[in-house]
Amino acid sequence: MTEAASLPEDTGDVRAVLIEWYESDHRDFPWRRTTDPYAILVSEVMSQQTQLERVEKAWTAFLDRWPTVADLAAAERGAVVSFWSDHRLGYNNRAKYLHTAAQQVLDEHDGEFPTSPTALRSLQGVGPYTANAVASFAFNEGNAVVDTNVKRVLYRAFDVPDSDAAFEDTAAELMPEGASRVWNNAIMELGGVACQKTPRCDAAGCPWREWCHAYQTGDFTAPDVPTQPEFEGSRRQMRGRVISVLKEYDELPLDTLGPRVRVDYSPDGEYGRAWLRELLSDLEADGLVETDEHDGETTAQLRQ
DNA sequence: ATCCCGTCTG
DNA sequence: CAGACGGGAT
Repeated sequence: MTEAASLPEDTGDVRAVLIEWYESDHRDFPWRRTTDPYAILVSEVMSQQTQLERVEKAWTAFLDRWPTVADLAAAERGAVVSFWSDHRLGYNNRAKYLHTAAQQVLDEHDGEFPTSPTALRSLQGVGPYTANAVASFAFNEGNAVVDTNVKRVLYRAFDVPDSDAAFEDTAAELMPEGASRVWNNAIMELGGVACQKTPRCDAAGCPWREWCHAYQTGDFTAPDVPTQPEFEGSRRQMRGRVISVLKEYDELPLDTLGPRVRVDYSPDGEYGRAWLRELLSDLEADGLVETDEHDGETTAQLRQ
């Protein structure tokens, strides 16, 4: 536990000022006004790789369409994936996970959401972060969340070494007992509006300036985040286009689908049937797409 | 052109 | 543990 030693002596003050800072003013996202675990799970899954400002409209529309976990469980998967694509939420697998998770709640938990991080973790698409987020925001029963916001804050403020174990230990040490709801909201809000990649310490009135190692040294280095390969022209972009095209049709022959995915599609060319079949077989393995044979012709559609 | 960033699969 | 996974904002 050498990591905890890097925390200031007056941990009580550190905790109190952050909670005070959060409660006095924070972004008013609609999911911060509910304790419905289903609604919170939807917001967390949407937020996993999508900016919060873009999530807001999609979240409202999603809950309007499937207001309860039972409604979502009863939906067809294709409808959920179509919704995801319509709202440009990316990562279509997450729509599938959410749908599966809803069915798990119905089938394995009698329609009642699990309340502990450990039990939540068994739901599809729910990893350590999301399990603690839902347990915290719905039930105030979570452990300290560790996402990249939290890592950046701890790394800068308390000089915590860039290792997952150190971040987890320090985050746990710092969280006030029985206050996971407000605490996890507050520390992620700090990372989101003050301790961003480009810090806004004074502008955001960061309550930790008097303790902050980075603020005192001027070294605002943050833990490395791996950079992504280019998106334009990527396989991910083509997967997204396949879903986007298929959601508009019941069923489409390969040579009709192909040109709508890429303009340079030609059946026997470099980007032709062989290329498209390979792409579709991955989407099929992911459970997002189905292919069929009719009179020797291959067709594709969203999996229901 | 670069940023955003948690979970699953192999 | 490494690599795959969307697409808008800036």
